[in-house]
Amino acid sequence: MNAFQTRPLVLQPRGAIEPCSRCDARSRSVCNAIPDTELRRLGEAATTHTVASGSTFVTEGEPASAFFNITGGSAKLYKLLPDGRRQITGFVGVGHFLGLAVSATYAFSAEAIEHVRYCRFSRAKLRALLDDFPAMEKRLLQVASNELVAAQEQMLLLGRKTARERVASFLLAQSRLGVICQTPRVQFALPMTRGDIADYVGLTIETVSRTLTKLRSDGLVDIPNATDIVICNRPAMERIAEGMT
Amino acid sequence: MNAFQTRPLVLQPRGAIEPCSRCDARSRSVCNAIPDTELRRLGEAATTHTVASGSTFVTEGEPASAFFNITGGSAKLYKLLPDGRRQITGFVGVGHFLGLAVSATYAFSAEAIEHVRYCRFSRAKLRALLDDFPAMEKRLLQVASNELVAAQEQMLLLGRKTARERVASFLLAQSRLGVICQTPRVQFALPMTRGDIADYVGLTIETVSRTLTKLRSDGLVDIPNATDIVICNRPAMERIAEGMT
DNA sequence: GTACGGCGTTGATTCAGATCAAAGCGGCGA
DNA sequence: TCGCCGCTTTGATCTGAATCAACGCCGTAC
Repeated sequence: MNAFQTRPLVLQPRGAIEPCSRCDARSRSVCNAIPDTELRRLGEAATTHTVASGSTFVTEGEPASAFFNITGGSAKLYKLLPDGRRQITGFVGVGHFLGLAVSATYAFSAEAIEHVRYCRFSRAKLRALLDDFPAMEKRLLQVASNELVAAQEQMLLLGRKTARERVASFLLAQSRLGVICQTPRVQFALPMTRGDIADYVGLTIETVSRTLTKLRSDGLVDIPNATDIVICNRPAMERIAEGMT
Repeated sequence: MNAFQTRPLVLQPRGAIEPCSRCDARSRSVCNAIPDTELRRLGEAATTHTVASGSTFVTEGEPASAFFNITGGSAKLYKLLPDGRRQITGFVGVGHFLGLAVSATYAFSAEAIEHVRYCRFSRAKLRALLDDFPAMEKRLLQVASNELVAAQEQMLLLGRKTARERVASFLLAQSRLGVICQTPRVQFALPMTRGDIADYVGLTIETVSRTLTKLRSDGLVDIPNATDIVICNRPAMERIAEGMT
């Protein structure tokens, strides 16, 4: 399940040669709470890293020594039971902030799906940054609040929805990813495998596959290939996702 | 399912006659971020209310105009599907802070289990308070982070645990409630009904009941009456909760 | 005191989704 | 080009929890 774990490649402190001013993830992340004139401070607090697809860069239970800001690629966050059962608690993309644990250890693991770039902030440096820029703390609180709302929605899905409702909800959520205040996408690619989807929505690979096939044969979606999804009948999909069937 | 909804009884602005200095919930809530000398500010920002058992005091989808701090009793937070399926996302007690929604509407409903007292902060007043006391914002971020960790744990339960594991996990979590940095309780009362437990752990009433009966006949817990629980074999319960069976 | 209604328990049966099994389908390295 | 391996799909069967059903236990209202 977990592939090998590679030591992430450390590039360099961001402050050195490539300041945050050129970061294309900044506008989408909590870093946009730091004014342009102070970007040097921000850059000096972080180091940039890259991890290959399949590599784990945060491990549940290990000392929570740092925070991470995804600047490229996508990753899955998950928890494991001792016998290997896995629950993916979220997929994260560019601009996502990870590792806000109050406890001494991480509560989840993170594994790169697509080649990931991220900025790493040590606890101490992030604390200093937050003390100097309360606006960033405000943004973090907003982000955490939004994640809490998403987590509650996911609990509803995991606790009370049928397989069909779960898959429909998942596809609709994916179609809305990344598009802010804009119409959701009709067609999009799923970066994760069927196994990842299954572990996210609390089903098995086979049930996810069968359910997708059924949604397609019902004319609600099209699946031109294993990774691409086309939402053919969004209103019907939305009704299914909400259990109105 | 939802009993009648009563308009909560408004008592008075806290600043008026009963300042926060006498609040026994303060030490357990985010309010402890406000220094004693500034308690008047805190009191003036809030109004106190009470709601009877069974009454709903926050409704999913309604404008999120305020935040709530529970000062007495306990409540359940839940989301509904249109056909009435319900997922309880959490039980909250004294000191718990509710309503941190960034969006314009509440993402959940809240209903009193036991007679509830709470302080209500309007968005504007809370914002002013947070601007003046960044320490409170820090505390809120801590609280939100902890809830996020708890939510991820609950996703693991809902997505991947068996009925037996879910009920064992739930009982252990209840046994640890309210005791901070201390040994968990061996015996305790469950304030919620079997139906509430079922909607929290994603099972039916019957399965919760049967599972409790089985745990008792296995000598792991005792259930002297419908509301009381005694943990007889905690190590075994912990193994079950983690799926080590 | 008794009738009623909500809550909890237990039993019988059903069913949605898991498990077991096998075969297609690419992509990639030799 | 071929062969292998991981991912996906599809089919057959099984099973854990849901559903359907009935009854016991209280607390409360009359």
